[in-house]
Amino acid sequence: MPELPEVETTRRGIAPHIEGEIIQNLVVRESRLRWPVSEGLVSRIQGQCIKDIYRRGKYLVFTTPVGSFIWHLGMSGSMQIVETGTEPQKHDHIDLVMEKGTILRYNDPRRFGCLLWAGADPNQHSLIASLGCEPLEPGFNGRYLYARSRNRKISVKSFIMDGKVVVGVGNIYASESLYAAGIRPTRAAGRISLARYAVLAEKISQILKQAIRAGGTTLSDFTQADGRPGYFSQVLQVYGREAQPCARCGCLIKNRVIGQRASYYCPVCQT
DNA sequence: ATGCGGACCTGTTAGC
DNA sequence: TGCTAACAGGTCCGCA
Repeated sequence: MPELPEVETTRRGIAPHIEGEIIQNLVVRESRLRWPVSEGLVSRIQGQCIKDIYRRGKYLVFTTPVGSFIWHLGMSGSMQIVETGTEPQKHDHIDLVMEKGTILRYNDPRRFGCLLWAGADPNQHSLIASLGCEPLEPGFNGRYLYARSRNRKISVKSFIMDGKVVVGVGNIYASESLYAAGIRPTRAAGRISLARYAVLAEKISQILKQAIRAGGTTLSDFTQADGRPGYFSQVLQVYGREAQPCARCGCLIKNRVIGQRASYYCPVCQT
């Protein structure tokens, strides 16, 4: 479910309720996420103040004076702020209970997410340490993509979805960015010019920013922290639009599987 | 090192 | 209407 805009939307939604507050408890109703939620985590963070919540790729990093923990939403995870006494629903696996009574509630039907202790320096954590460039930070540009892609034979779509290259670009925004840049998703990453990568990098950050402004993309079940859906789904040009006309040329959008993921593109506008 | 397929889960939808 | 198969926003791991 959540790609970078959805994670960032989640962060912005929860931060005002959580930052600067003291953790009273962590209630784990289901610990079997992608990796088991460690039993020691509760005692580690109980009574600690959350100094800051920031995003690295699709990870949310919660900072406390004694160390940090990282939280990933996986494919189907979402977070909501609820008041004490709100009855947990199905798949509401974890509550982060704050002393002032606010609860950060984590729901994740498929349990592909994770909640892990990351110690004093989260950048040292193996899941974070190997991550590539942030697409909304200055180091991300056409030259970077060009340099990283030399001699790579994978498709450009798989390339920009590789978190070791650039973080946060998931299946929806990969299709959308390549459409906006006019690049065929099947094209080999190593055979794309610097000029085209400059356009692609620009489109990626532009589309991600636009999606954040819209509160992310809701396909079926993503919700912002206040329960509202994301509105970027209304703006999608190709994702999920197989056999519908391309907005630019009118010819029909195709869907081909690349790297085991559905990939949408216009056979005329993207070369 | 790179690229590929499989794996982890549940829920929803499409097709017979 | 009911059963079954395919598919879904992520990404790590093991193998060639």
